Amino acid sequence: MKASLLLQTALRHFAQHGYEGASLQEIAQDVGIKKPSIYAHYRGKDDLFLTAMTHALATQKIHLATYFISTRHLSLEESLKGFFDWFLEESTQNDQLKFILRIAYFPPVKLEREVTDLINPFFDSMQRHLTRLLRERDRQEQILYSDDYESAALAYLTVTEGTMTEFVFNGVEAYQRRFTAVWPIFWRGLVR
Amino acid sequence: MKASLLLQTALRHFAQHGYEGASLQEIAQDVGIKKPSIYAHYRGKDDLFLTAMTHALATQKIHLATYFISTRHLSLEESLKGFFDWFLEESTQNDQLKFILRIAYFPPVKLEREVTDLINPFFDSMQRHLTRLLRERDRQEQILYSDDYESAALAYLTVTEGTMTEFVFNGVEAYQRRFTAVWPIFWRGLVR
DNA sequence: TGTTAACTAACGACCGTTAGGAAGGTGACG
DNA sequence: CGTCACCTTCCTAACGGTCGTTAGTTAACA
Repeated sequence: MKASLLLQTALRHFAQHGYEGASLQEIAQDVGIKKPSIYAHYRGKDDLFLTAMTHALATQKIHLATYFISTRHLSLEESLKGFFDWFLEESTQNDQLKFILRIAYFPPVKLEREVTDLINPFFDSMQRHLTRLLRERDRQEQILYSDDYESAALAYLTVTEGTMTEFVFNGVEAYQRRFTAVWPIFWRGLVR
Repeated sequence: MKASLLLQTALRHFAQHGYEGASLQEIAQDVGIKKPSIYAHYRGKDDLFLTAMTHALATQKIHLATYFISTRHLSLEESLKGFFDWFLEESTQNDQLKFILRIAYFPPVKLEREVTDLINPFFDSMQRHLTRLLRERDRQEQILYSDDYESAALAYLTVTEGTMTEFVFNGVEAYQRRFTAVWPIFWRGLVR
């Protein structure tokens, strides 16, 4: 039980201060134990970090997949656009996303290989899922301008990344400003 | 002379390891001096960091402005699209951009205020310049679908950010894949 | 002569980590 | 049922190492 609280606290610290900036001292203090007690649960800082990462990736993967499954009955536009609103409501898991974004862009140098080996499959899988979703939906709706679904998926990912990042780091208002600016243009470029 | 080499080396280290992860020891060694010699040029780590940041922002601001001035004679599409190619060629200054992106998203906690006070005006100014450029060009060309130039600028920024980030962190191929995917869709959504 | 930029030596603080032990719970066995 | 061994989880104390920083000195140069 303490182990998962420890993991969740560590993730928050890693997200906020980065690998090098996070201190086991402060993490332990936040959990309410002493620093050496961490070693009863994890082999060390690296182990704590990589475990937090594995856990965050697995959780987020399920979390994202769940949304697109739950909106099977909606139109493609409603599903794609609704993802932004849904994401906003689910912002409890901000720490995990911030953590993932941070280590994806700026992995700790000494764990670079381990990080990219875990991160790349995550993003690849997201892109594949999205491509498949676009293809299947377009077969029914015949709504998209081009049948290059892979490019459409990549473009959608670029837009979501850009706006989500804005949300995670600059707050709701900046996010909504950016989303209402970019979505109409993007969608207009996407459909017939 | 050593002072500017020091600055440039420090920037590279900050970009790669972050504020907390960068070590004065290693920076000095990279320059070819001993650690305490840094204090002959800067008051300390904070001063080194903030000076590097101020310098990088000023340089990049001029650098970006120069492009859009130099393409006054081109069409709006050529100017906006050409920016991506131009940026790719100018990739010498990658360190500066990587540094700026890193500290914009993940500022060192203890210098958070100083960083945002310098970063926000930078991005605001970019957006204002872009909005003005779009308005002036559209007055001549009458090409854009909407006259909401601020939204268009914000959308363009989202797309550039998304693809540039991809370039800085995942290399040229990932960048070009993403750009060729997103640009046609974006431009189609933008024009009449 | 004063200034600049380098050096060596050393400071206290914090880092991640290890050793060793105390408290509490769990399960096996007589 | 009692008890003994074991494991888990926490603790205190301390380790070697690195961190940013300061003091004090020296050589070069204006």
